[in-house]
Amino acid sequence: MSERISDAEHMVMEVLWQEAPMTATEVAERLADRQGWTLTTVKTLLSRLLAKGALATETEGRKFIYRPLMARTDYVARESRRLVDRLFGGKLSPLVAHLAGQEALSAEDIAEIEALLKELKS
Amino acid sequence: MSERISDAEHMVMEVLWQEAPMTATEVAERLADRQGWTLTTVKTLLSRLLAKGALATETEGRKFIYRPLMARTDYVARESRRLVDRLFGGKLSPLVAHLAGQEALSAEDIAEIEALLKELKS
DNA sequence: CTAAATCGACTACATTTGTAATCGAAGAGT
DNA sequence: ACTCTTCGATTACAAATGTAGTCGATTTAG
Repeated sequence: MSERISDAEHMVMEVLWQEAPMTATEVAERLADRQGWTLTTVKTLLSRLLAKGALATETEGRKFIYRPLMARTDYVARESRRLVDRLFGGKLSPLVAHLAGQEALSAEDIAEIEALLKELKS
Repeated sequence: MSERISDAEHMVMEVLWQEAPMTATEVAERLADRQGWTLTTVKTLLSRLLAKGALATETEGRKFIYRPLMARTDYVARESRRLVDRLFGGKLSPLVAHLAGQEALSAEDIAEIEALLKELKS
């Protein structure tokens, strides 16, 4: 179920989260420029993701078409939680404080987040 | 300079960020319960961190005492940025939105973050 | 002074990851 | 029917990682 997904595998998932289902060749095309990977490399990653249960396939004629089984939301949730747990003792506010201290937050970011929070409270 | 620090190595860094300098044995003691690692394992991790330039040593008598060279703040900044870049297109507000959607934000969190942001604007 | 404990250095080894080549079966073109 | 292309499957292989053992020098306890 929840095998760890590596960075390279994640790139493949992103493609399929954006559009699915897709054949291996199509995924590879989407990644060729961004990552400079060959078709075989992408196929390896797809197989590993399949083995990890993050993808499912259907057979369309002679080919496989791949679709995500793991939702992006779940992946994002897991990774975010992992980071927040590892680095901020599980609390989110230190993360925000940290990014603020690093000047990683623009005035616009601040406004957006405030709007979000306001909505949450209602 | 900025070699990647693995999860296990990170645990070692945390110990030294909390208190430094320290001998290998002392670090191992701090980790023995939490991680169940043997002394040799911890020594290996210390060596790798040394090779990566994340630690420095001084010789005290016959022993080494280790101290962090990389600041925790820098590590945290790098890891946070990495996550936000990988998963949220570099923007923080989607992270907050995400955690909100996951109900990962308590009322307390929200209040804290709002207070933080208010301060930032002044 | 000799035996035991301790240290850092070196070596070990399975697993995961990044990155691919090759192979055999099937399909497509001619 | 025969060759070229295309698939998925299998194999490759170095680097990083997790997890430790062994060795030679030294220090310390007795």
